[in-house]
Amino acid sequence: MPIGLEVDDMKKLDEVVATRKQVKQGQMLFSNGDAFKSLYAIRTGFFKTCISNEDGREQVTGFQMAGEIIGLDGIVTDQHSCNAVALEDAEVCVMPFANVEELSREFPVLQRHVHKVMSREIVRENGMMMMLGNMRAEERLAAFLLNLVQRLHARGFSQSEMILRMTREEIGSYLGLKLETISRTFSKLCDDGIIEVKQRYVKILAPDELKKITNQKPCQSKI
Amino acid sequence: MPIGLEVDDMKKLDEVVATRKQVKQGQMLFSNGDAFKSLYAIRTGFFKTCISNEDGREQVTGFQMAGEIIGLDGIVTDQHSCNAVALEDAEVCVMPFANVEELSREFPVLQRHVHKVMSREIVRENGMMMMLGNMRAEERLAAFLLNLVQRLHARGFSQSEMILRMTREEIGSYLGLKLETISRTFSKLCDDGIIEVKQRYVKILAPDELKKITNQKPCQSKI
DNA sequence: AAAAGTCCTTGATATAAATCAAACGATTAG
DNA sequence: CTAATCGTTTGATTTATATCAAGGACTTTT
Repeated sequence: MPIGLEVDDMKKLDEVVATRKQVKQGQMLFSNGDAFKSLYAIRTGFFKTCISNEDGREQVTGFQMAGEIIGLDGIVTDQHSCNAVALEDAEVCVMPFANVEELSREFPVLQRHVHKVMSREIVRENGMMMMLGNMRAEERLAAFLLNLVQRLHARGFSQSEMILRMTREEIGSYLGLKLETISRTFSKLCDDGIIEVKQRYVKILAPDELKKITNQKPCQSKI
Repeated sequence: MPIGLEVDDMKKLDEVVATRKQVKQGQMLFSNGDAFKSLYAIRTGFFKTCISNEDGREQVTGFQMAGEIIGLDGIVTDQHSCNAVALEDAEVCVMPFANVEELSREFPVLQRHVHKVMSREIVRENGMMMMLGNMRAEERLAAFLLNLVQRLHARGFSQSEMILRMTREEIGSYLGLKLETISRTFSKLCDDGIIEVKQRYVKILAPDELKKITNQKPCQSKI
């Protein structure tokens, strides 16, 4: 994963991710209360993480795809505090945390990598607080779609089209909105000619308009 | 900080936190864009961290008090992505992150501690997402007050009384509400005899009632 | 002590999103 | 093939919170 290592070092690192695990769609990789043993690197598939409180309300805290790490929530108490559910058939690398820590002591580059992964998650959640605390429905959905398509594009997929892996309800939970609001907002963006939607298929027709909605500056193409 | 170390080891650890820094009320310890060099352990005083987006909207992402660590946001990009503002005169231990990483490699107990601090922040922010995404104003304020007084109590202060260090506007920003809503909700909790409020002074009269508010469904009965 | 500036409270009104409700399309089960 | 289920869309209505507005309570400055 991290670069800057010798071949021999790589072998050692490989050991930490030797075991793999299949997770069928709908199955939980781990759930609230489970003992924390390992971090998981997603190889293929798509996950959601969510927490629920005493009275049963659910909050989706993230959607994760290939290359991303889940399970960091378990470190602090040695128990997981959220559920990780596969939204499509998935395969993960199981990385026993004891091994991760041991090798981190040996390889500064791995240590740094682990720290960055955790810091990135903290910064992402800071952004989610801004989203949930300050943005209107349309802004939230626009930012969500742009983020999703950008991550997919970084993995070699289209930068304008995607198949959503989650329901309107799950999007709503993530964005602090109800499913009807998500549906209406999709329809509005469609009517405005900014996106095309057919069920789970979404095509971004006017990325700059979407960015404008999120108050991001459009990609600086100097023309 | 972490326990389980020999005396000699403690000396080494002391070196990492040798430098201290005073921050006057209203001053920034670090701000968005600053190069990330160090983590900061708060010795005395009270901070808020906040982010702002392109169009100037601000989101308070946390309030931190003695014993807590700030600056974790900077690790991922080597630049801070939020501002840390002292809400009262404060003193922090400056912990150069290079030293933290070096000593973490030497002392597994410190390594584990650092990981737990970061994981705790991730879990806290998960909880904030639940708060911002699912809870009503009264629930948010109740949870906020209970969290604050609990942390103060853990530091030897009263478990029922406190002096708020932040304005209604800052509480509102943190909770995704406007200052008027915070004010009204304080008044409502007062009228209900659950708390006593006089400006920044807050006394919790009925902690159980407050707890009840934090986990009651929006529409309880359908009759 | 008066003036000015913050911060806070409260009332009236507006509004974005939630809720309630119905129907429709796609998929799965019988 | 038909029924059932799940996810989605859309309309009508309600509601929680935002917004606008004014005045009050402290605090700091002059």
